[in-house]
Amino acid sequence: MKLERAKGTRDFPPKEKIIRDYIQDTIKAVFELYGFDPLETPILERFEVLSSKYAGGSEILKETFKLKDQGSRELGLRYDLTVPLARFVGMNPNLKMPFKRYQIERVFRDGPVEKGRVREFYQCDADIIGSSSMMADAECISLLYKLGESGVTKELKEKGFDKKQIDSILKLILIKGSNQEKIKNLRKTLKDQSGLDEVEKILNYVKNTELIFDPSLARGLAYYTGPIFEVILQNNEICSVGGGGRYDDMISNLLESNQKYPATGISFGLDRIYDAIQNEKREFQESEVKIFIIPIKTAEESLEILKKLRLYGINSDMDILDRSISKNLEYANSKKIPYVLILGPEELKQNKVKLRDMRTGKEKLIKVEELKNL
RNA sequence: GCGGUCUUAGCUCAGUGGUUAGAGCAUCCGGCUGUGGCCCGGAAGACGGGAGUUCGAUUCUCCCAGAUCGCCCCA
Repeated sequence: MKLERAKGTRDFPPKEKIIRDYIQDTIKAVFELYGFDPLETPILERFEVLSSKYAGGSEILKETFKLKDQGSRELGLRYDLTVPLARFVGMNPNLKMPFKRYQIERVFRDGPVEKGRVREFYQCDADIIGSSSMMADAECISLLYKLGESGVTKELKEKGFDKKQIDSILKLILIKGSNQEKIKNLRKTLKDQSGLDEVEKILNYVKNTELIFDPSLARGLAYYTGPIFEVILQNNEICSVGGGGRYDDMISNLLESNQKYPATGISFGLDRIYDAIQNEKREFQESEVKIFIIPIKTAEESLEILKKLRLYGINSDMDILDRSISKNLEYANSKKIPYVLILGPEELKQNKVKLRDMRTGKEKLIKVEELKNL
Protein backbone atom coordinates (compact mmCIF):
# COMPACT_ATOMS: atom_id res chain seq x y z
CA MET A 1 0.00 0.00 0.00
CA LYS A 2 1.20 3.45 -0.82
CA LEU A 3 1.02 5.65 2.22
CA GLU A 4 -0.53 9.03 1.66
CA ARG A 5 -2.18 11.68 3.75
CA ALA A 6 -5.68 12.85 2.99
CA LYS A 7 -5.47 15.73 0.55
CA GLY A 8 -5.00 19.06 2.22
CA THR A 9 -3.87 17.64 5.57
CA ARG A 10 -0.43 17.88 7.15
CA ASP A 11 1.76 16.10 9.68
CA PHE A 12 3.70 18.12 12.20
CA PRO A 13 6.88 16.38 13.37
CA PRO A 14 8.15 17.30 16.86
CA LYS A 15 10.28 20.16 15.61
CA GLU A 16 7.25 21.87 14.06
CA LYS A 17 4.75 20.87 16.71
CA ILE A 18 6.89 22.61 19.34
CA ILE A 19 6.56 25.85 17.40
CA ARG A 20 2.84 25.40 16.92
CA ASP A 21 2.34 24.74 20.61
CA TYR A 22 4.28 27.87 21.39
CA ILE A 23 2.01 29.94 19.15
CA GLN A 24 -1.07 28.32 20.56
CA ASP A 25 0.06 28.92 24.15
CA THR A 26 0.74 32.56 23.37
CA ILE A 27 -2.68 33.09 21.82
CA LYS A 28 -4.37 31.29 24.70
CA ALA A 29 -2.55 33.45 27.23
CA VAL A 30 -3.53 36.66 25.45
CA PHE A 31 -7.18 35.61 25.16
CA GLU A 32 -7.26 34.88 28.87
CA LEU A 33 -5.49 38.13 29.64
CA TYR A 34 -8.37 39.89 27.92
CA GLY A 35 -10.96 38.07 29.96
CA PHE A 36 -12.09 35.37 27.56
CA ASP A 37 -12.85 31.89 28.93
CA PRO A 38 -12.34 28.58 27.12
CA LEU A 39 -15.02 26.51 25.41
CA GLU A 40 -14.79 23.24 23.52
CA THR A 41 -17.40 21.91 21.09
CA PRO A 42 -17.52 18.76 18.91
CA ILE A 43 -15.79 18.58 15.55
CA LEU A 44 -18.95 16.93 14.22
CA GLU A 45 -22.16 18.93 14.03
CA ARG A 46 -25.63 18.07 12.76
CA PHE A 47 -25.56 18.99 9.10
CA GLU A 48 -28.79 20.85 9.64
CA VAL A 49 -27.07 23.31 11.96
CA LEU A 50 -24.14 23.91 9.59
CA SER A 51 -26.42 24.30 6.59
CA SER A 52 -28.97 26.61 8.16
CA LYS A 53 -29.47 29.52 5.82
CA TYR A 54 -28.59 31.74 8.73
CA ALA A 55 -25.24 30.05 9.27
CA GLY A 56 -22.23 30.38 6.97
CA GLY A 57 -24.11 30.75 3.71
CA SER A 58 -24.07 28.85 0.44
CA GLU A 59 -20.43 29.55 -0.44
CA ILE A 60 -19.09 27.84 2.62
CA LEU A 61 -21.63 25.04 2.39
CA LYS A 62 -20.01 23.87 -0.83
CA GLU A 63 -16.84 23.32 1.17
CA THR A 64 -18.45 21.44 4.03
CA PHE A 65 -17.41 17.82 4.59
CA LYS A 66 -20.63 15.86 4.84
CA LEU A 67 -21.10 12.40 6.33
CA LYS A 68 -23.65 10.10 7.90
CA ASP A 69 -23.60 8.07 11.08
CA GLN A 70 -24.89 4.47 11.29
CA GLY A 71 -28.34 5.78 12.09
CA SER A 72 -28.32 7.71 8.80
CA ARG A 73 -28.21 11.02 10.64
CA GLU A 74 -26.68 13.72 8.46
CA LEU A 75 -23.55 15.18 9.97
CA GLY A 76 -20.85 17.57 8.88
CA LEU A 77 -17.39 18.61 9.96
CA ARG A 78 -17.51 22.17 11.26
CA TYR A 79 -16.09 24.75 8.87
CA ASP A 80 -15.69 27.40 11.55
CA LEU A 81 -16.12 27.88 15.29
CA THR A 82 -18.70 30.62 15.14
CA VAL A 83 -21.66 28.50 14.08
CA PRO A 84 -21.00 25.92 16.84
CA LEU A 85 -20.73 28.82 19.27
CA ALA A 86 -24.11 30.11 18.15
CA ARG A 87 -25.59 26.65 18.65
CA PHE A 88 -24.04 26.43 22.11
CA VAL A 89 -25.38 29.82 23.14
CA GLY A 90 -28.79 28.84 21.85
CA MET A 91 -28.79 25.61 23.85
CA ASN A 92 -27.73 27.40 27.05
CA PRO A 93 -30.20 30.22 27.54
CA ASN A 94 -29.06 31.02 31.05
CA LEU A 95 -25.52 32.08 30.12
CA LYS A 96 -24.42 35.28 31.82
CA MET A 97 -23.99 38.12 29.36
CA PRO A 98 -21.71 39.30 28.00
CA PHE A 99 -20.44 35.83 27.22
CA LYS A 100 -16.78 36.04 26.28
CA ARG A 101 -15.33 32.77 25.09
CA TYR A 102 -12.30 31.61 23.17
CA GLN A 103 -11.73 28.38 21.28
CA ILE A 104 -8.55 27.07 19.69
CA GLU A 105 -9.63 24.05 17.69
CA ARG A 106 -9.59 22.39 14.29
CA VAL A 107 -12.00 23.16 11.50
CA PHE A 108 -12.39 21.61 8.05
CA ARG A 109 -13.08 22.95 4.59
CA ASP A 110 -13.21 20.85 1.45
CA GLY A 111 -11.84 23.63 -0.73
CA PRO A 112 -8.89 24.26 -3.05
CA VAL A 113 -5.48 23.44 -1.61
CA GLU A 114 -2.65 25.89 -2.12
CA LYS A 115 0.05 27.74 -0.27
CA GLY A 116 -1.26 28.89 3.09
CA ARG A 117 -4.48 27.02 2.54
CA VAL A 118 -5.27 23.48 3.60
CA ARG A 119 -8.37 21.44 4.40
CA GLU A 120 -7.82 20.85 8.08
CA PHE A 121 -6.66 23.84 10.07
CA TYR A 122 -6.82 25.47 13.47
CA GLN A 123 -8.79 28.56 14.18
CA CYS A 124 -8.25 30.64 17.29
CA ASP A 125 -11.49 32.45 17.96
CA ALA A 126 -12.46 35.01 20.56
CA ASP A 127 -16.05 36.22 20.57
CA ILE A 128 -18.27 38.40 22.68
CA ILE A 129 -21.97 37.59 22.77
CA GLY A 130 -24.58 39.90 24.21
CA SER A 131 -23.18 43.35 23.63
CA SER A 132 -24.01 45.60 20.73
CA SER A 133 -21.53 48.21 21.92
CA MET A 134 -18.67 49.02 19.60
CA MET A 135 -16.49 48.56 22.66
CA ALA A 136 -16.88 44.83 22.12
CA ASP A 137 -15.62 45.15 18.55
CA ALA A 138 -12.77 47.30 19.74
CA GLU A 139 -11.88 44.71 22.37
CA CYS A 140 -11.61 41.98 19.74
CA ILE A 141 -9.52 44.15 17.48
CA SER A 142 -7.17 45.06 20.34
CA LEU A 143 -6.36 41.37 20.85
CA LEU A 144 -4.33 41.41 17.73
CA TYR A 145 -1.95 44.16 18.64
CA LYS A 146 -1.27 42.38 21.89
CA LEU A 147 -0.55 39.23 19.93
CA GLY A 148 1.34 40.63 17.03
CA GLU A 149 3.67 43.03 18.83
CA SER A 150 4.32 44.98 15.66
CA GLY A 151 4.05 44.77 11.93
CA VAL A 152 0.37 44.03 12.08
CA THR A 153 -2.28 45.95 10.25
CA LYS A 154 -5.98 45.57 10.65
CA GLU A 155 -8.50 46.56 8.09
CA LEU A 156 -11.96 47.59 8.96
CA LYS A 157 -15.08 47.77 6.89
CA GLU A 158 -18.71 48.40 7.48
CA LYS A 159 -20.96 45.69 6.10
CA GLY A 160 -23.79 48.15 5.66
CA PHE A 161 -22.42 49.52 2.40
CA ASP A 162 -23.53 47.71 -0.68
CA LYS A 163 -21.17 46.95 -3.48
CA LYS A 164 -22.42 49.46 -6.01
CA GLN A 165 -22.03 52.31 -3.58
CA ILE A 166 -18.55 51.18 -2.85
CA ASP A 167 -17.54 50.80 -6.47
CA SER A 168 -18.75 54.25 -7.35
CA ILE A 169 -16.73 55.91 -4.65
CA LEU A 170 -13.79 53.55 -4.56
CA LYS A 171 -11.54 55.79 -6.60
CA LEU A 172 -12.15 58.71 -4.31
CA ILE A 173 -11.29 56.99 -1.09
CA LEU A 174 -9.10 54.01 -1.68
CA ILE A 175 -6.04 55.64 -3.09
CA LYS A 176 -5.29 58.22 -0.49
CA GLY A 177 -6.41 59.69 2.76
CA SER A 178 -6.33 59.05 6.45
CA ASN A 179 -9.11 57.16 8.17
CA GLN A 180 -10.72 60.46 9.13
CA GLU A 181 -10.63 61.76 5.56
CA LYS A 182 -12.21 58.57 4.26
CA ILE A 183 -15.05 58.88 6.73
CA LYS A 184 -15.54 62.52 5.84
CA ASN A 185 -15.73 61.73 2.13
CA LEU A 186 -18.13 58.87 2.68
CA ARG A 187 -20.41 61.01 4.81
CA LYS A 188 -21.00 63.24 1.80
CA THR A 189 -22.09 60.32 -0.35
CA LEU A 190 -24.06 58.03 1.91
CA LYS A 191 -27.54 58.54 3.24
CA ASP A 192 -27.30 56.06 6.09
CA GLN A 193 -24.61 57.32 8.40
CA SER A 194 -24.95 54.69 11.14
CA GLY A 195 -22.20 52.47 9.73
CA LEU A 196 -19.81 55.38 9.67
CA ASP A 197 -20.70 56.21 13.24
CA GLU A 198 -19.76 52.68 14.21
CA VAL A 199 -16.45 52.82 12.40
CA GLU A 200 -15.66 56.13 14.01
CA LYS A 201 -16.40 54.76 17.46
CA ILE A 202 -14.16 51.76 16.93
CA LEU A 203 -11.33 53.95 15.72
CA ASN A 204 -11.70 56.06 18.84
CA TYR A 205 -11.74 53.07 21.17
CA VAL A 206 -8.80 51.27 19.61
CA LYS A 207 -6.56 54.28 19.07
CA ASN A 208 -3.97 52.47 17.03
CA THR A 209 -2.48 53.97 13.92
CA GLU A 210 -2.14 50.57 12.33
CA LEU A 211 -5.88 50.15 12.15
CA ILE A 212 -6.89 51.10 8.64
CA PHE A 213 -10.42 51.80 7.50
CA ASP A 214 -10.92 50.03 4.17
CA PRO A 215 -14.47 50.26 2.82
CA SER A 216 -13.67 47.77 0.05
CA LEU A 217 -12.89 44.86 2.35
CA ALA A 218 -15.12 41.83 1.90
CA ARG A 219 -15.58 38.62 3.83
CA GLY A 220 -16.80 35.29 2.57
CA LEU A 221 -19.20 34.28 5.27
CA ALA A 222 -22.76 35.46 4.96
CA TYR A 223 -23.62 36.03 8.59
CA TYR A 224 -21.82 39.33 9.15
CA THR A 225 -24.07 42.32 9.82
CA GLY A 226 -21.85 45.18 10.93
CA PRO A 227 -18.20 46.13 11.02
CA ILE A 228 -15.90 43.43 9.67
CA PHE A 229 -12.16 43.29 9.96
CA GLU A 230 -9.15 41.49 8.64
CA VAL A 231 -5.74 40.90 10.15
CA ILE A 232 -2.81 41.52 7.87
CA LEU A 233 0.86 40.97 8.50
CA GLN A 234 3.13 43.59 7.03
CA ASN A 235 6.23 42.53 5.15
CA ASN A 236 5.26 38.91 4.87
CA GLU A 237 4.23 36.64 2.04
CA ILE A 238 1.38 35.27 4.09
CA CYS A 239 -0.91 38.25 4.18
CA SER A 240 -4.17 37.51 5.88
CA VAL A 241 -3.82 35.67 9.17
CA GLY A 242 -7.25 36.30 10.56
CA GLY A 243 -10.53 38.08 10.34
CA GLY A 244 -13.82 38.64 11.99
CA GLY A 245 -16.74 40.93 12.46
CA ARG A 246 -20.15 41.51 13.92
CA TYR A 247 -22.96 39.00 13.42
CA ASP A 248 -25.90 40.29 15.40
CA ASP A 249 -28.64 38.21 13.79
CA MET A 250 -27.17 34.75 13.41
CA ILE A 251 -27.90 33.33 16.85
CA SER A 252 -31.48 34.51 17.16
CA ASN A 253 -32.18 33.42 13.59
CA LEU A 254 -30.72 30.02 14.29
CA LEU A 255 -32.93 29.77 17.37
CA GLU A 256 -35.95 31.24 15.63
CA SER A 257 -36.21 33.37 18.73
CA ASN A 258 -37.15 36.98 19.36
CA GLN A 259 -34.44 37.39 21.92
CA LYS A 260 -31.54 39.48 20.65
CA TYR A 261 -28.03 38.02 20.68
CA PRO A 262 -25.72 40.75 19.41
CA ALA A 263 -22.30 39.21 18.79
CA THR A 264 -18.88 40.05 17.50
CA GLY A 265 -15.65 38.15 17.31
CA ILE A 266 -12.28 37.59 15.76
CA SER A 267 -10.57 34.52 14.40
CA PHE A 268 -6.88 33.87 13.86
CA GLY A 269 -5.58 31.14 11.58
CA LEU A 270 -2.98 29.23 13.56
CA ASP A 271 -1.61 27.58 10.43
CA ARG A 272 -1.12 30.87 8.66
CA ILE A 273 0.59 32.40 11.66
CA TYR A 274 2.79 29.32 11.78
CA ASP A 275 3.62 29.66 8.08
CA ALA A 276 4.40 33.32 8.60
CA ILE A 277 6.80 32.51 11.42
CA GLN A 278 8.45 29.91 9.22
CA ASN A 279 9.05 32.64 6.68
CA GLU A 280 10.79 34.70 9.32
CA LYS A 281 13.16 31.81 10.00
CA ARG A 282 13.26 32.27 13.72
CA GLU A 283 15.27 29.86 15.85
CA PHE A 284 13.31 27.35 17.89
CA GLN A 285 14.37 24.34 19.89
CA GLU A 286 14.06 20.89 18.40
CA SER A 287 13.33 18.92 21.51
CA GLU A 288 11.61 19.61 24.79
CA VAL A 289 14.27 17.57 26.61
CA LYS A 290 16.39 19.71 28.91
CA ILE A 291 18.78 17.17 30.41
CA PHE A 292 20.06 14.03 28.74
CA ILE A 293 21.82 11.42 30.86
CA ILE A 294 24.80 9.51 29.53
CA PRO A 295 25.51 6.51 31.76
CA ILE A 296 28.91 4.88 31.76
CA LYS A 297 28.21 1.37 32.93
CA THR A 298 25.85 2.76 35.53
CA ALA A 299 22.44 2.01 34.10
CA GLU A 300 20.65 1.31 37.36
CA GLU A 301 22.05 4.29 39.25
CA SER A 302 21.36 6.53 36.26
CA LEU A 303 17.74 5.43 36.17
CA GLU A 304 17.42 6.46 39.81
CA ILE A 305 18.77 9.90 39.01
CA LEU A 306 16.52 10.16 35.96
CA LYS A 307 13.57 9.46 38.25
CA LYS A 308 14.70 12.26 40.57
CA LEU A 309 15.03 14.75 37.71
CA ARG A 310 11.50 14.04 36.60
CA LEU A 311 10.31 14.43 40.17
CA TYR A 312 11.88 17.88 40.13
CA GLY A 313 9.82 18.61 37.04
CA ILE A 314 12.78 18.76 34.67
CA ASN A 315 12.13 17.35 31.19
CA SER A 316 14.77 14.65 31.01
CA ASP A 317 15.80 11.63 29.01
CA MET A 318 18.54 9.01 29.01
CA ASP A 319 20.51 6.85 26.63
CA ILE A 320 18.80 3.49 26.19
CA LEU A 321 20.88 2.23 23.28
CA ASP A 322 24.08 1.76 25.23
CA ARG A 323 25.98 4.00 22.87
CA SER A 324 29.40 5.49 23.34
CA ILE A 325 29.92 8.83 25.05
CA SER A 326 30.91 10.44 21.79
CA LYS A 327 27.83 9.17 20.02
CA ASN A 328 25.63 10.29 22.86
CA LEU A 329 27.12 13.75 22.92
CA GLU A 330 26.63 13.96 19.21
CA TYR A 331 23.05 12.85 19.64
CA ALA A 332 22.32 15.42 22.33
CA ASN A 333 24.00 18.07 20.24
CA SER A 334 22.05 17.26 17.11
CA LYS A 335 18.80 17.55 19.06
CA LYS A 336 19.93 20.81 20.65
CA ILE A 337 19.44 19.45 24.16
CA PRO A 338 20.98 22.10 26.41
CA TYR A 339 22.50 19.89 29.15
CA VAL A 340 23.87 16.38 29.53
CA LEU A 341 24.65 14.52 32.71
CA ILE A 342 27.65 12.24 32.55
CA LEU A 343 27.37 9.46 35.07
CA GLY A 344 30.30 7.16 35.56
CA PRO A 345 31.73 5.25 38.52
CA GLU A 346 33.92 8.25 39.38
CA GLU A 347 30.98 10.57 39.89
CA LEU A 348 28.97 8.00 41.79
CA LYS A 349 31.88 7.39 44.17
CA GLN A 350 31.65 11.06 45.18
CA ASN A 351 27.84 10.93 45.25
CA LYS A 352 27.77 13.59 42.57
CA VAL A 353 26.93 14.03 38.89
CA LYS A 354 28.84 15.74 36.12
CA LEU A 355 26.75 18.41 34.40
CA ARG A 356 27.88 19.51 30.98
CA ASP A 357 26.56 22.67 29.37
CA MET A 358 26.32 21.70 25.73
CA ARG A 359 26.61 25.22 24.45
CA THR A 360 29.74 26.27 26.28
CA GLY A 361 31.19 22.82 26.86
CA LYS A 362 31.82 23.66 30.50
CA GLU A 363 31.43 20.92 33.07
CA LYS A 364 30.99 20.89 36.80
CA LEU A 365 30.60 18.26 39.47
CA ILE A 366 27.48 18.85 41.53
CA LYS A 367 24.96 17.07 43.71
CA VAL A 368 21.75 15.93 42.05
CA GLU A 369 19.71 18.18 44.33
CA GLU A 370 21.40 21.26 42.91
CA LEU A 371 19.74 20.57 39.56
CA LYS A 372 16.44 21.75 41.03
CA ASN A 373 17.54 25.32 40.37
CA LEU A 374 18.60 24.73 36.79
C1' G B 1 -13.44 24.66 -9.72
C1' C B 2 -10.41 26.44 -14.53
C1' G B 3 -5.38 27.30 -16.94
C1' G B 4 0.33 26.90 -16.76
C1' U B 5 4.61 24.25 -14.70
C1' C B 6 6.41 20.14 -12.20
C1' U B 7 6.86 14.79 -9.89
C1' U B 8 14.03 10.45 -9.76
C1' A B 9 16.51 7.99 -2.22
C1' G B 10 13.77 11.00 3.97
C1' C B 11 15.44 16.19 1.79
C1' U B 12 17.93 19.12 -2.26
C1' C B 13 19.18 17.97 -7.01
C1' A B 14 22.14 15.29 -11.36
C1' G B 15 21.34 11.82 -15.52
C1' U B 16 19.82 8.29 -19.66
C1' G B 17 15.23 5.36 -25.66
C1' G B 18 19.67 0.02 -24.26
C1' U B 19 23.80 -4.25 -19.05
C1' U B 20 24.26 -2.44 -12.49
C1' A B 21 20.18 5.25 -12.49
C1' G B 22 24.53 9.01 -9.40
C1' A B 23 25.91 12.98 -5.66
C1' G B 24 25.47 16.17 -1.25
C1' C B 25 22.83 16.49 3.30
C1' A B 26 20.01 13.38 6.76
C1' U B 27 19.53 8.20 8.93
C1' C B 28 21.85 3.66 10.78
C1' C B 29 26.50 0.71 11.82
C1' G B 30 31.79 0.56 12.76
C1' G B 31 36.59 3.05 13.87
C1' C B 32 35.38 5.07 19.38
C1' U B 33 32.09 3.20 26.50
C1' G B 34 35.53 9.08 30.07
C1' U B 35 33.89 13.66 26.22
C1' G B 36 29.99 16.55 20.92
C1' G B 37 29.75 20.60 17.07
C1' C B 38 34.88 16.87 13.31
C1' C B 39 37.31 13.04 10.50
C1' C B 40 37.57 8.06 8.08
C1' G B 41 35.14 3.52 6.47
C1' G B 42 30.60 0.97 5.55
C1' A B 43 25.12 -0.06 5.12
C1' A B 44 20.28 1.01 3.78
C1' G B 45 17.23 3.75 0.56
C1' A B 46 14.37 6.19 -5.62
C1' C B 47 12.47 6.83 -11.47
C1' G B 48 4.12 9.02 -8.46
C1' G B 49 0.14 5.35 -10.70
C1' G B 50 -2.02 3.26 -15.20
C1' A B 51 -2.37 2.69 -20.47
C1' G B 52 -0.04 3.42 -25.34
C1' U B 53 4.26 3.87 -29.08
C1' U B 54 8.77 0.65 -29.30
C1' C B 55 12.64 -5.23 -30.01
C1' G B 56 13.33 -2.35 -25.46
C1' A B 57 10.33 3.41 -21.74
C1' U B 58 12.66 6.28 -15.77
C1' U B 59 13.30 8.97 -20.67
C1' C B 60 8.34 9.88 -25.95
C1' U B 61 2.51 10.33 -25.97
C1' C B 62 -2.16 10.19 -23.33
C1' C B 63 -5.08 9.63 -18.85
C1' C B 64 -5.19 9.77 -13.48
C1' A B 65 -3.20 11.30 -8.78
C1' G B 66 -0.23 14.66 -6.07
C1' A B 67 2.60 19.23 -5.68
C1' U B 68 3.19 24.28 -7.18
C1' C B 69 2.03 29.14 -9.55
C1' G B 70 -1.88 32.41 -11.52
C1' C B 71 -7.44 33.30 -11.47
C1' C B 72 -11.91 32.52 -8.43
C1' C B 73 -12.89 31.79 -3.39
C1' C B 74 -11.06 31.75 1.68
C1' A B 75 -8.33 31.32 7.78
